[in-house]
Amino acid sequence: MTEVRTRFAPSPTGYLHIGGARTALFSWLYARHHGGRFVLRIEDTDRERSTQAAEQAILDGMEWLQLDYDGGFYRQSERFERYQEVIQQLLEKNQAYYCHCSRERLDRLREQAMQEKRKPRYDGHCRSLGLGPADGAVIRFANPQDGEVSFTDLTRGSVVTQNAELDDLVICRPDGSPTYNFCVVVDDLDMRISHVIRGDDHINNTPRQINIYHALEAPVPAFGHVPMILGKDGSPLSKRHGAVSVIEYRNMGYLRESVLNQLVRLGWSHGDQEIFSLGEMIKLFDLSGVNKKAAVFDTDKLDWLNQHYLKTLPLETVSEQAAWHWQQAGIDPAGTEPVVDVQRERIGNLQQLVSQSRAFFEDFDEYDPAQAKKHLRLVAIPVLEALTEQLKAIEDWQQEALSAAVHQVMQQLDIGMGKVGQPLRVALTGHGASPSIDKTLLLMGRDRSLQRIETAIKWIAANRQPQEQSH
RNA sequence: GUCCCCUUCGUCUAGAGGCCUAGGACACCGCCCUUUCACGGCGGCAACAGGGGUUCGAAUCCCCUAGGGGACGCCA
Repeated sequence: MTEVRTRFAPSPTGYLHIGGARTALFSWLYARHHGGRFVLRIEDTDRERSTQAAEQAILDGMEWLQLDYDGGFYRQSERFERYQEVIQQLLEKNQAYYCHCSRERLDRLREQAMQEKRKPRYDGHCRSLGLGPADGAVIRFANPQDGEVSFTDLTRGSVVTQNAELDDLVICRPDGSPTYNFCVVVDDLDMRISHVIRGDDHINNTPRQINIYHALEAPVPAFGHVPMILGKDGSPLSKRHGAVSVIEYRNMGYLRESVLNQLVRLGWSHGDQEIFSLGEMIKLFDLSGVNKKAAVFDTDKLDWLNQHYLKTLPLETVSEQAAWHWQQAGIDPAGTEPVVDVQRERIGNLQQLVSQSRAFFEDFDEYDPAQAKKHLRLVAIPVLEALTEQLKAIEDWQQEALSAAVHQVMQQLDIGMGKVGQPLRVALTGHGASPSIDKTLLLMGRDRSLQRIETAIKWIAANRQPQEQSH
């Protein structure tokens, strides 16, 4: 039994998008499940469209998801010599040939085929002409002209293609650069890939590639084509669906565990189980459980997963991922852990964590208008004054004492929690949502709490007219 | 246009001939809980694309139709 080796082979023409990430995840899981290796290969033979920035973005995405690859990564652009070598071999064996056909002729051919309701194919004009190199000449692979190619796809089962459906594809451009379908074969061969796991948009390329393997007299790897991921409206995922880059999900405040869990459940399942730790995924993942149908990426479920993981992951795991968000907001992550611990129960993502917790770390300029209108009224002044008195008396700033102080004020003024807690909350945080009031006081600290209450009293006095009090 | 593929609640899916009056999850709608916002608990709504077969019996097997997707590049 040979070692399991899978790979992820993105082209650096954009970011690591959701669909690519899911394919990478499946490929990675398959390797890890079998104790094999996972190879990353950057497919940048098209130098016009490949960029350094895109390559970095893909690497960043992989890193964020923690999909680690074994032994660095390959770039096709660094392997051109090797491709040339193999092309020469094919040329010598007459399994490839120079083609001098002009673009114009090719266009005409295609047009004509469409008109005659045939599938456009190259007609093999130069195949037996024995032409040599020339300006503008390409090299084509001499595909078998009859018979059929078949393979057993790990997710779809048997796939059979008539060679008559295929044509002689270009494997080398006039400038000497090799093309995709050819490079993939050479690479997968050289890198000893045992299982090619990729998006099913490649399923039609597979028979062509198998023919190249045959021409090279090389063993054919196993193939597993995984379905695509669609946007909300059922069309292929694109920019207009909002976030398509995996890193954008980090930016929006999702935990990597949530994104990974969401991705693994798209096209794969294990009975009714919804929550999978990375360890469980590795243990349970299997290509035979992969669906054939494209799946819609549903953000609602991702939100739910994120909430779940915020609450259940070890505090330091959440904190560690929150650090980036604190930094973005200009807040030093050091010392935020107690706040994270309390807030993670009630927020949906790390963006909310920061936006709802800023008041614990820095002053705010204004109150949320709706909350202020409702709770920072003249009637609140005596409440806030009573609270000041009670809170000042507290020596040990602990939750129990703080809770007692709030209740004391309620009794003293004979009013309910709503009339005490909410004005206090708005005074402390500037808005209406925060942990229970005693915890909010605790996290806020004595000095900051007393100072905020004082500020609120002054604000009410300055901004509220006496008549508003009558109702 | 040609070839290939896909089709279970709004969404992700379970289902591999009887266990299915089709199960779970998210979303949605009620009620309960509640010191704000959330969480949580309980309950509800909701699907086998359509039509033919095969079979004692079909969501599951076969055929046709419809819809969707992919490929058909000197892109990957």
